[in-house]
Amino acid sequence: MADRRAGAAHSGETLLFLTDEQLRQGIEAMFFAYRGFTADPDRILSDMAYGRAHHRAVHFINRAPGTTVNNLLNILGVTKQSLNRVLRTLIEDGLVESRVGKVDKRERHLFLTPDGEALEQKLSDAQRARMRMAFREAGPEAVAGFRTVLEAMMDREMRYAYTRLKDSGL
Amino acid sequence: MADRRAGAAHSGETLLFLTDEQLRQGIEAMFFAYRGFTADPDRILSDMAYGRAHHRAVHFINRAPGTTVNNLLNILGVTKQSLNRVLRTLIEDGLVESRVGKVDKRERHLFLTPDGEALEQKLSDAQRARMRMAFREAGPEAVAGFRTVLEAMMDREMRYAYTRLKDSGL
DNA sequence: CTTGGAATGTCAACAACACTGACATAAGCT
DNA sequence: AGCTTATGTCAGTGTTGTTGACATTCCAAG
Repeated sequence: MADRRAGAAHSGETLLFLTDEQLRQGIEAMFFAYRGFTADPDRILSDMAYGRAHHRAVHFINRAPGTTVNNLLNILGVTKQSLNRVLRTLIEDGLVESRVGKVDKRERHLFLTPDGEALEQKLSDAQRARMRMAFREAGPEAVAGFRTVLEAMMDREMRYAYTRLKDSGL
Repeated sequence: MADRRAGAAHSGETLLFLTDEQLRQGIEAMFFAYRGFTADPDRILSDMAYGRAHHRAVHFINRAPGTTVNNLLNILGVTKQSLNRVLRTLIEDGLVESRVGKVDKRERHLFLTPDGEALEQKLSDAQRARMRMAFREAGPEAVAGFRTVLEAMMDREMRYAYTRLKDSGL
């Protein structure tokens, strides 16, 4: 049973047997790694009144300044009530600015204030430091594979959002 | 700024520049991929009165039958109160059996009942199906890289738990 | 044998983050 | 004018996590 072949794939000269065991290792690796991935920002945020949701909002506003609430909603994949709670506190605390749209006045365009940028930097630095260590330790070929597999694991809409962000950022 | 070199690594003929931009792409890939990773089991669980925490408990009990509560606590990285709430409902619902230890009667050894195994199968099948698709699509070399990077991203204790599970399962 | 500590379980309170449903407002579109 | 879209808000609920306090059981060391 431990050696049941659940699938196989060809690639050049190598044969990969996708046994349940190998898939399970991938699943567990994903679980443990994600904990590490969020650990550093979580530590920083726990000192403030903020959580992971604030981090995500700040990250993507920094990534795409002037983004609308609706756009952010699609990227984050949460309800507007959930996002709004987070945005409200960030705006109240002067980390995010919400400007009424010029062409469409219903829309709110979101920007980080200097304070918001400072927080984003602090959080990103911590998360990037770990990512950098992992990338260095693993090497460039592993990094390429890492990204290939992650992309293949995304839902279609997520992959679209991801590549759109990726290409805009270049 | 977009091309600031935050680090570089050699590997054969390839040069990888760890720019902030590349690291950010890795971060976003991780974020979006994890959503896909948990999406299928979450859908199944939302119909029941269970959540992701139940999935994790059931997964690791299945992975290491007879594990103690304390051991599970270390793997999952939550408080005993949090785990206990989850375990209690699973035991009440007849999915998990808790047996008093023979050598140390303070310890409780956890096992899945047939019903518990059925749920585990259902959840694992969904999650493995996605992992299998991603692995197939990405190819064996990418899979190796994927795992290498994930391992490098774990905290030390998590890496230990991961390799222990990995080696025991072979 | 007594005492200390470890493993476990339980109760209560609370916070973060998600959800649904309902409703309000303003603005754009036909 | 009427429908739709974008946003915000209120109220309620659920899952998952936290702390703190306390009880029980049992091993092990003095």
